[in-house]
Amino acid sequence: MTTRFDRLALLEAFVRIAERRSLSAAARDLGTSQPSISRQLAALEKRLGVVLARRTTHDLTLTPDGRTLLADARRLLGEWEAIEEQHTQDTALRGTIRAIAPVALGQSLFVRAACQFMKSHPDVTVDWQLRDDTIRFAEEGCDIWLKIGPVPDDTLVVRELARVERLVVGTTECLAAHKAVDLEDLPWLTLGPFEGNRIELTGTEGQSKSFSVTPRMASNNIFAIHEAAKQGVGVAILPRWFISQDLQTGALRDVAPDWRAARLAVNLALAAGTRRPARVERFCETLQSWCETELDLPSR
Amino acid sequence: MTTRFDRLALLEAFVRIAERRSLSAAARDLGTSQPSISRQLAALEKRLGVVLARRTTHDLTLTPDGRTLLADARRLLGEWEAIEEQHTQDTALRGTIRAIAPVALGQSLFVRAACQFMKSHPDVTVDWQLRDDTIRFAEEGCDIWLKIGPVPDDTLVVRELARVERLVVGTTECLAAHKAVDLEDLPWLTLGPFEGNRIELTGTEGQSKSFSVTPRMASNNIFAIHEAAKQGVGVAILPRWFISQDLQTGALRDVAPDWRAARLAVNLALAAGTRRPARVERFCETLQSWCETELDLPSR
DNA sequence: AGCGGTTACGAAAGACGTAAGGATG
DNA sequence: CATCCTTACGTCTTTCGTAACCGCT
Repeated sequence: MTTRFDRLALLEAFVRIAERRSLSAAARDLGTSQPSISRQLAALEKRLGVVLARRTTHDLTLTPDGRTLLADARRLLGEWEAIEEQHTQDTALRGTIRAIAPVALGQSLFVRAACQFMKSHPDVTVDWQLRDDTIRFAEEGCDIWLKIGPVPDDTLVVRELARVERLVVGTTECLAAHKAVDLEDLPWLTLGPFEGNRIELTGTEGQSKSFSVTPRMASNNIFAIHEAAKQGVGVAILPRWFISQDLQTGALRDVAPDWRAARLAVNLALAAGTRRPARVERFCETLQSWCETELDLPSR
Repeated sequence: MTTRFDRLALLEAFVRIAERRSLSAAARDLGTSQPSISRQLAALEKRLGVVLARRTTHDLTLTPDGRTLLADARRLLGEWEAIEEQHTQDTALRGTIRAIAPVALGQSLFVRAACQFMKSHPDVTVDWQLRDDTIRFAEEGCDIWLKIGPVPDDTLVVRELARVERLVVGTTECLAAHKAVDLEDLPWLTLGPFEGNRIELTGTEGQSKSFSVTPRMASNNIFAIHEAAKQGVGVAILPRWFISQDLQTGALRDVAPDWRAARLAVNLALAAGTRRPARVERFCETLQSWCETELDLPSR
């Protein structure tokens, strides 16, 4: 039997191959020759008795076996790394953190938390992908997934970072122009993913009200809605962190101080594993404490 | 740099060394030479930059670093094994399951479940240790810990297997000899770990009663108490599974049909990990389903 | 024709076992 | 002094890179 390969090295090679969808690219990444990578993949396949990747000359795709192994391999390698880190004196964090965050939160708010983290840890690289779709975590190869609302994947560990307050805002001019008694008679600007065309509000005493509107503008982009609100074309439900500046300057005002939209949970999802690399754990902690101070949440 | 060792092999060697407290013994176990093991341990220590074991000529003890690594190493190796198993066609289980169970349950009842499992899986070896003390799971190197009552270790995953019914039993003669109106006036035989000298009972309608007794016999051994009860020297609280035979033959009778002692939970504890070797998972399943059928629990 | 993966081959590196050295109870 | 761990040394296995080969776009 011809296999004294380091089994973890085999997994590392495999993960790289899967990520690059290429043996030669993986070889370049890992600083070795392409035949070497080819042999390692062959050895892993032989060891498991399974074909992991189907390779043609110009394409390499994982088999179903390969896809399931990929998630396991990433987790196992992460745990090994955590073990190695724990016992090494060197406390400086290093390596890459791969995070996926919602566009709106990720480009303005959370990116600051990420930068704060990076300042403390110069050897850490952050891969900061902003996407709003529902990801298949296991296939992404990311460490952290920030998501607004529930996380539809029960293989993940979820930590709630915050529940953001959302309020109805508009310009003074807009309100003056529409001397509406009821909220529902105002022109509405709606954010697709969260409201649709139905507005649901909760009063300060817990009573609730809900009504349908025909929005003046509907969008899936919070910045567009925000801009429209500031232009005075209507009122919108926006998170407090997003418009707190505008409330202070008076550019926007709280249209219905007695009513609030449901708080939106901001969740942090991680692959379930016993132990993670320190950089990942610490990054999560940074996000959490940063949320506590910067999002200054009232108790839910 | 002189280290192209298989990192998992290094961990395997380390675990064996820790278990045998000896390099030479570990070498024998692993079918290699003792210098080889010595080198592997040295390589692991060098890699982690930590001394894992303090060795004198006639003794080898783990350092604190070594002890923490031991638990991690076992878990990681188990997960690797699970990965390897999952992708191999061969579905036959093999390897060793190390279980620790309470003496009373383990020597009579659960050992039958273990045997049933072994019959289905001829290549599995079971290390069946019966102990009643509270173990330090991480240091034992066992896969499964069966425990009566709560598991005082929050690093473990706990699954409740059963909640056993306990009733007050004695011989007809014993009852006739003591024409006591109240239970507390009977001669009591108490099982140290569970009762002390205070008897707590719950009635069929949920009412509770509790009283102190001066036991005729106190013991930490259920067989001794059982024997004493059958000899008619007193009444005792015993689990139904333990005395159901005696109830049928009439050797013992239910002294207080309207009163029951609190049910005792039988728990199964496992090291927290994402994935375990199939033999362990399947063994747990066997124990669980076996409890359901053989302990025929009424709903709690 | 060029890029990518596999196989062949020579070379080098590293791990293994045997044997010697050293320490401890 | 016997046992156990470490270090030294020679052998041998195994992997590595280069190069040739093959297949697809």
